[in-house]
Amino acid sequence: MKSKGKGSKRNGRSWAEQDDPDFTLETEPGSSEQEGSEASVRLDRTWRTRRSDGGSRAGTRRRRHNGSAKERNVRRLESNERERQRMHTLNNAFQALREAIPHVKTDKKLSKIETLTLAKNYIKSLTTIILGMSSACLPHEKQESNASRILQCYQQHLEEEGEEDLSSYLKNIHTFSQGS
DNA sequence: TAGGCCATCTGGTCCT
DNA sequence: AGGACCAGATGGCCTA
Repeated sequence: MKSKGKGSKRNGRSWAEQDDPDFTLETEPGSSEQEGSEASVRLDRTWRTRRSDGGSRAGTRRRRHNGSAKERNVRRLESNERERQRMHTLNNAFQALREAIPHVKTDKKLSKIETLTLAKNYIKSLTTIILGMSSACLPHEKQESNASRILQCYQQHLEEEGEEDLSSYLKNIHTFSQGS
């Protein structure tokens, strides 16, 4: 695994590596806190940005940190690990999506935004194909409502036949396309 | 070298 | 209360 260590190199030391019991919160020199603006604050020697607006993320009240600095460090490290795992799960899902969508093979792997865009276009293409062969299920209606009609039809099938019968549903679509 | 992409850290907020 | 989720910040790697 590549050694990234992005945040861990901030100021030479990571938050978790810092064992400063004195929690500091002060405004950055030269910046003034304004309503609805973002202000840089210093947390444990680290300049960061926090919202000070009155919106849904407002409040800026800090969760009370109980325990010693050492205990906070442990919690932070555990939280970092969970976040890493969460992002790995997300990346695995992206990889599965990359493999699920057909695209021109290149040495360079698809970026996340490319993957999402291609997936969206792929779904649209499949929808168009299905529309062309599902007139029995879908009565003639306005074109733009057909996608949601397909979804309704699919959900109705799930309710009536159950998920285990999905393969036969797909088979039916396949045979239907061959017959038409 | 600038810009794109990414992994990671971090703290605030949401949710159970 | 604590974990999940989210978004900002940061810095490394790669390519044009």
